Amino acid sequence: MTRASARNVPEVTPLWLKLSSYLILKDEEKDYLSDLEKNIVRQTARTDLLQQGEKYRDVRVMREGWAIRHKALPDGRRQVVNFVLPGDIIGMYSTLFESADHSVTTLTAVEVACFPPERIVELFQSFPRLAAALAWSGAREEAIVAERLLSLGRRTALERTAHLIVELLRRLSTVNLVENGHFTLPVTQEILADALGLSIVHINRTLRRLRDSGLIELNGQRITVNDVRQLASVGQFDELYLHLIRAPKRLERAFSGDRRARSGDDKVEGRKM
Amino acid sequence: MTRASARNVPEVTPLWLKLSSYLILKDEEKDYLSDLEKNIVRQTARTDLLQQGEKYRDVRVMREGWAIRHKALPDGRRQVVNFVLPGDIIGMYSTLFESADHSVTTLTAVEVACFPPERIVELFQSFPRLAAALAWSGAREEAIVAERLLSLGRRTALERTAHLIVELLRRLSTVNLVENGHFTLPVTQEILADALGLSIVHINRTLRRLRDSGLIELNGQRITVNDVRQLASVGQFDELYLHLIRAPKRLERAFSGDRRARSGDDKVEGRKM
DNA sequence: TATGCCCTTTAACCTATGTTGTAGCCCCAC
DNA sequence: GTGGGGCTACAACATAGGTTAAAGGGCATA
Repeated sequence: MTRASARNVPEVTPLWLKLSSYLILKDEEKDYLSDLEKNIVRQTARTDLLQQGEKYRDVRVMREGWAIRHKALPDGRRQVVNFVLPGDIIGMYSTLFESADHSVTTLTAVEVACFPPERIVELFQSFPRLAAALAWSGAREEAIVAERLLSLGRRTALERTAHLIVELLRRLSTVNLVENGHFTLPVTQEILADALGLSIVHINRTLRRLRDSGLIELNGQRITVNDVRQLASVGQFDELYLHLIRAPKRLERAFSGDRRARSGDDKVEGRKM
Repeated sequence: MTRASARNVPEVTPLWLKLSSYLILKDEEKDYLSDLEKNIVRQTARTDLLQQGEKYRDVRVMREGWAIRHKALPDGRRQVVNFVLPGDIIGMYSTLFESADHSVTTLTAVEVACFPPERIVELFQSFPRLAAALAWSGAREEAIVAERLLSLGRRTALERTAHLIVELLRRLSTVNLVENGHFTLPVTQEILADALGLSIVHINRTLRRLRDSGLIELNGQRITVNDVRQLASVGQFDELYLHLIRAPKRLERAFSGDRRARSGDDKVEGRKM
């Protein structure tokens, strides 16, 4: 609760880091972000941060720990939509949407910052660069969900599983949570099954195949990827969708007014299939 | 090309309508939107508006017609991520992302407006309310993709198909493209299959079951839904995720400075599972 | 009127994945 | 330590959905 520091030395948080890959943050922007995160709350594992169907509450920023975003059918079948990692925002659109169409549940103990949804509006009004960076990071999240859709629709169980492992590896390594090819996966096989649209038994079979082929090792929650390249090739993994190549400078330039002609006569393209 | 009208009488476009459900647009915002859409281009059916892997080009606004957003694996397997309908934006994040992780292909002849990506940055700087409305409509699109993920992961072929038909019915009726329960579906069974993660043969079987049970009728591209309630119940359709209940007034209020206390002492919640 | 292409339809067969059931392990509570 | 709950593991069997193949309809072009 007292961890947020005074304005003169803003703390570097995961959100801060994430937005930095889109923008070179100005001092007042850093101050604003650190102010947003000043109300810090801890929650234990297996707690709902948001429940499908309820009215939206505060906006939350994940600072530490893992959670899942998931949706359920009335009869209990469940789909994990995405993993929520440090720096991710929960319920950013609370101001506008009536009620939540998904739940968010912690997998580990977590530390989140809470603030009222009105502050997002404030942010759009007063910090357009931050607003753009947030909107962009939201778009990146959508890209991840779309890629998972491709997995569920068109990849086999083995491919899907390999793909997810590589995805998590890549996402976690951008926040320095991977060391020597191994990382902590605080996830039961049931959750993996729900993320990949498989049964728990089949996820078990599939992990076994991956272990037998020597591509990965599993010890409790520790997963070791022995051969990323080959695992990526099994999963037909193409990291384009993670949009890891970011261009803070390009956005900087755009924001500093170096704008091209606003003429309406852009070239016309579009080619036949 | 000459259809965009002069500033004094801005044309009501689908984008305009869509944003109006989030905001009560001011005159200068209407003018700006109409200026954005002044460069209008037509394309025939089966043309790519964007190709996976290529550098992003212009931002486009769909004004008329249908398209699909889809992703493909190297071996040709393909997944349709979403249907692009009038008012939707294509490539909104061109400024930041290096290259496209999906393709967009027209299904019918379309009319789109094109503008350079820099204008999105301009919009964030000068029209924060429009920026917020756009960001929110992007979030709604993500919600649709997440719901489709639930379908592919956890619904049976019959449920998925019923669900998609009801979804399209609801989305199209908000833009007055449904009449008496029937609408035009400019889509081959192959595309349906790619949207639902099924084989073309199985989509055919499934449509047959829906027709045999009397829930729908198909004549060419005309689909008639005879019993929406029952179809919705087959598909376990809950329209929460479409976020059709919008609250322009709530957003208006937030933007006009009627903001609550910014104190940091929001209630702490979170309940055990 | 004929030709061909694209799309739909159906049948027969196949396989990836789901289901059910049982067992063992580990860890925590008592 | 003992019991129980949650998780992993794996075998045996069931089935939804995939694959292959072939025929037929509609529509444009010649």
